[in-house]
Amino acid sequence: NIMMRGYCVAGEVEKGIGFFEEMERKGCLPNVVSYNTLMDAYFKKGRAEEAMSLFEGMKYRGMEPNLISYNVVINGLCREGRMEEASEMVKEMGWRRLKPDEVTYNTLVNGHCKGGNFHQALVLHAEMVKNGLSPNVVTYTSLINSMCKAGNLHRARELLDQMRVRGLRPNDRTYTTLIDGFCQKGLMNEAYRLLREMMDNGYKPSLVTYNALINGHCVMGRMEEALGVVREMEEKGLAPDVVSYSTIISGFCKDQNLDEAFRLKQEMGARDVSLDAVTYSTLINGLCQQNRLPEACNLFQEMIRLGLSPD
RNA sequence: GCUCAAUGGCGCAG
Repeated sequence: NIMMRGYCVAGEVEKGIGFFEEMERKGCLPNVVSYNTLMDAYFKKGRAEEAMSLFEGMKYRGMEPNLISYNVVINGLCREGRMEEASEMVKEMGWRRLKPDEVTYNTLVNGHCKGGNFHQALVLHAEMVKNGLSPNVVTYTSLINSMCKAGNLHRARELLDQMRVRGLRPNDRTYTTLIDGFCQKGLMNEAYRLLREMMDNGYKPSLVTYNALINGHCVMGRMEEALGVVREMEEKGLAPDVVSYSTIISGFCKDQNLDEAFRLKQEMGARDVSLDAVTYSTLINGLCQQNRLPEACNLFQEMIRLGLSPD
């Protein structure tokens, strides 16, 4: 199970399956944890149907799914936007006398948030309380993120206050969520105020936090500041990743400054940061916006040569 | 040993 998990989190699900099959062959039969691990990996790779048939398979073979099995399946269905089926699974849990826990509810709350149904997310939040479970920092971070994505920063702050009133402390992800919300709107002063609060509370800004700040400056067209954040993170020993670079490249493309955009592409190569399909799309789009179609085609071919599939 | 929340492009939807 440990080997399976190792390969699955590395994205090599096929190798994970190899261990699963080896267990069957050698008479060390996979248990519920093996099934849960593989199902989760399938869902996270977007291979929902294979995950579901594993789930059916385990039931057929008389292996009882546990609470975590259902949480995995519910999360998988939520990621696919299949909220109806996710609710059906909660009913199915009941037949097996399994009670949804905080993770189950957090998963459903987040699913409804991502699906844009904030109202239903609040309904689930209330139901969770009614069932004697306490919404935690994960629950609130989902709700806050939903409001940030909708641009309703006022409501996001209210939720932050509400969680504090209930004795919950925002963590680094909660702060990063809010910082991103303000950055998306270009409200950099607020974003930096939250960053300071985050640090005062003992949390170090993560790579994701820095990327959110970089994006905020790019949204405002303040490319010097965006590059300044990169320098700052490097001083702290954090290396910019493909997201940091793509964000800045996108900013330069919007600024019609393709020279700088391509300079950064080169820098990525020099620093051993691989471009992904999003980075290429950003650059291709930048070229197309300027009617530089032959160069766009060349980049398109370059990405295919590198084994990246266009989406 | 297994499950939940945060960051980048385009399109679609709003």
